[in-house]
Order: sequence, then structure tokens, then C-alpha cells
Amino acid sequence: MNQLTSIFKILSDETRLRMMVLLYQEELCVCELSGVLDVPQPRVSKNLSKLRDLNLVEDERKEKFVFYRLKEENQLLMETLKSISDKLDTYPQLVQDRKRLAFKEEILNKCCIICD
Amino acid sequence: MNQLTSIFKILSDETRLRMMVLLYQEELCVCELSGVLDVPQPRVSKNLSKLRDLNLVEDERKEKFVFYRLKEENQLLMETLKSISDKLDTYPQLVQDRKRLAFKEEILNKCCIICD
DNA sequence: TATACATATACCCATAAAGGAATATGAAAT
DNA sequence: ATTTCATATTCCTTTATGGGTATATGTATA
Repeated sequence: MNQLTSIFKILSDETRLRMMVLLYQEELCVCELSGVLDVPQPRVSKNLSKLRDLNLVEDERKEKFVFYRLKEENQLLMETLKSISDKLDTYPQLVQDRKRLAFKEEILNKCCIICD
Repeated sequence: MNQLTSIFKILSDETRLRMMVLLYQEELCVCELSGVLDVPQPRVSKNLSKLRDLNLVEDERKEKFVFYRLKEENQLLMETLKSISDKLDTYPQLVQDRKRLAFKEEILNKCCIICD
């Protein structure tokens, strides 16, 4: 039962929901999430750790960055994210996030300092 | 966006989730919900009013009782409740609630005093 | 009109949760 | 080995949330 409600609790926070919707698209590192969503890095990290605690994401280090991706085991979560993604146009913020996702490289260059 | 997160917030509380799952089956009055779920009446009422505030249920008085039913307009909510109901067996508490729902008349007789 | 009963609300308390700022950690590069 | 940079964590404050008890409301029945 708690397994159920905790999923909804995770989705009930705007920051996390936006993170999940992006991660539903593709794996992302912390600073990409932070940059695309325009949300401070500690907030992203803290919320990612909540997702990790519930075994909803897995992380993998690649060089300097830690990438997070959704674990697809939780069927309810996946169905829910699909429902949201199917009607993405209904939610301007999510549409904007997705647009910004397309520019993540440029955003990354501003956020982290890899401008070489 | 808030429209989205508020749906999940509603579902993230165990009492409300159990209420919603029952209401997904059939309309129920306050004391039926209270009796079937074995939850104090004020708690049921308060949570119903939260649902009403979000326009997720409608109520109708029939004689002495006020019956609540889900409004089926919110597609995401409906899809979510369907997902849950489809895998009901996974959640013992929900299974038990549904069993008790079948005995609601007897439960009602104990909870309210209509024993004529 | 007075009473009973179903439901709604108010008040209070305890806990949880989110957010920000500062700082710690730990891997990689020099 | 030391510095840099990405990420994680800690501490603190504020606000939100849920639950209980008591009580108010309002409809129906006697």
C-alpha cells in the first residue's frame, strides 16, 4: 500500500514531476536536469536521492558526470508517465521543459563551465 | 501544472486513495465509506471535501444520506484508478476494502443506527 | 417545534516536507 | 599531491498536511 502512495507522493511535487517527465524521455545528468529545468543543483540532487531511495532510478558515472535513468520496473509509474506524456500539450511547463531539453548542450555550457 | 500535481497529491494519502478506489466502483455515502474503510467519519468528510474542492467528486443527497460519486471528467485520474484496479491483487488493503464493500449493508447497520 | 441523526467544520497538535545557503565528498585533471 | 569541478549532504526555517476531539449544521422524522 505504501508502495502505491509513495509513487504518488513522488509525483505530487512539481520539481520531481518535471524531472521524471524528462527522465522518461532520456537519461540525464544532474547538471543537465538542473540547467534544463532551471532549478538549483542541490534541489535536483536531493530529489534524485529520493527517487533512488524508492528504487525508481539508477545512476551511472560517465567521466565527470553522473547520469540518472528511470528504472522501468514499476509498471504503475511507467503507465502514469505515459499518460502524462501523451497529453503533454495540456501542460505548458512540461512543453517548455521539453523544448529546453532539445537545447541541453547549450544550456549545459552555461551551467557547468565546460566552455572550452 | 498544479492541476497535475494536485491529482497526485490527492492519491498520495492512503485514506483518500482507498476512498477513491471504492468510489471508482460505485457511489457511496459518507457513513458507508467510513464503515467499509473503518475510518472515523470526520476524516472521511474532510477528505471528501478536498476531493470536492478539486472537482473530482459530486454529491447528491438521498433521504438522510449524502452520496458521493466520482466525476469522470479527469482523464488522468480515471486512467490511474483503472491502472490500480487492474492490479488490485497486488495491494492487500485494497482487496480487503473491496471485500468489505460487498458487506456494506451489514457494516452500515452497525455504524449508523438504522437497525429497524 | 423538538429531537435524532448524518454530515460538515473548527480547533489544536504533531509531523513531514520543501526550499535555500553553505559545506562536504569524491573523482578527474593538472 | 593539489586543484577543480560535479554532485551529495547538512542545517535551518517555513509551510503544508493529516489526524483527533469536540462541536456546528442542516435535514428529516416524531
